[in-house]
Amino acid sequence: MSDKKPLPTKDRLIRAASELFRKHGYHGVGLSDLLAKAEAPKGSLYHHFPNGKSDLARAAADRASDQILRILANCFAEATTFKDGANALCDRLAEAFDQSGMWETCPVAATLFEGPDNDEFRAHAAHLYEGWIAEVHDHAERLGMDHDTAQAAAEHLFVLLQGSWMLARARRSSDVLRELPERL
Amino acid sequence: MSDKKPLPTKDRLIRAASELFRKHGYHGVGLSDLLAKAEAPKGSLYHHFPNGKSDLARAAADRASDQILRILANCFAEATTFKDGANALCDRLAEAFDQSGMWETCPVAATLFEGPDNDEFRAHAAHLYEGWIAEVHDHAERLGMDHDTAQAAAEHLFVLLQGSWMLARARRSSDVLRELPERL
DNA sequence: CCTGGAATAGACCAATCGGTCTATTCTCAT
DNA sequence: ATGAGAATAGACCGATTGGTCTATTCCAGG
Repeated sequence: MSDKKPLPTKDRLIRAASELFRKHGYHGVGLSDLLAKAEAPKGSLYHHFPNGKSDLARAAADRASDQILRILANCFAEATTFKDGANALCDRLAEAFDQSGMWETCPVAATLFEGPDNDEFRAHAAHLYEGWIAEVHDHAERLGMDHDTAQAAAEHLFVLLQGSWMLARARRSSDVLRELPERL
Repeated sequence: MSDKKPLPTKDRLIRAASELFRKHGYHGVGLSDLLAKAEAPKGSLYHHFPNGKSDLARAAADRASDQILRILANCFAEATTFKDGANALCDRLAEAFDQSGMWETCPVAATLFEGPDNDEFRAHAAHLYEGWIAEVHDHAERLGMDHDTAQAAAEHLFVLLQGSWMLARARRSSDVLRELPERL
């Protein structure tokens, strides 16, 4: 494997949390699972994340959100049309879906939405989502849309992708994601 | 309250499960919460649902799915156009969203998707979703669409609603759902 | 080399988890 | 009235949960 650089413990924890929460949701993952996957002892967890599971969940969601932002940026960077960018994005996400074993959820939803019924968590989830939409919005404006149209387009794409991912998950097939561009 | 007819224990359990799972997800709800809300002792749970929590979850998801089917039927029954039906549906769901305290998820996703990583569960969730889509599909055909167009329209509406609900939840506002018709 | 804080390591804890089991009560056909 | 099965009731169980605490190891600055 790519274990050349044995990631520092903190990163290993975040990575493991990010993966496990995506698959099983916040409450579906126990500390024992987390520590086993990260190959870290409990002491390290509470050293790096004094508030334990919930702190780690926030960090994991942030990491996952950054990954998404990077994907958004990449797909739209090469695009000359909004439609082009959207198409690339759909393809890229369909790929990710297939690679994930067709069962992971939106990482933010899995870790923050279904987490402890803490208002901070909910607000943070909303904040991350708005970040995604803002990223797409900026590209939309750059590609010629006026402010309002760009906002509508960005939100629309978000909605379509979230919904399609859910149906894809139910069907265990990325077809819905792949055919999404036709519906724009 | 409306405690005129003290619902039989089994129904009380299903109702409580349906509500709690929607709010906290399968793993987020303990048997103690469930039994407290249903005002039922543990013995009754395992009498009516020999396999315990997972059996109850299936029943709860089925109940929730039936409620959705009824809503779909109602909204499209009075409609003379597919667009009319879709509009009514969006309004109706926005209402439900507001009434739920703006935080419940899709009941099937919450109870079956995030449940035990059982393949039966996943398949059943998919089956329920296809039922929703089929219902809309039939109405779409009745309202003049050909088979393929109807299928596409039904799936599209499903995707839009699931995605919009998610964004609405993040923003704690039903606006996205209410404005959805404009985007069709 | 010594030292002090960062990091690791895991034993330990109360609480809660889902589930089992026995005892009791309710209900209704005989 | 009675016997039988359905339903209720909750004590009890081992396993696991998230979290605390102490002991040890690691490593850089003196």
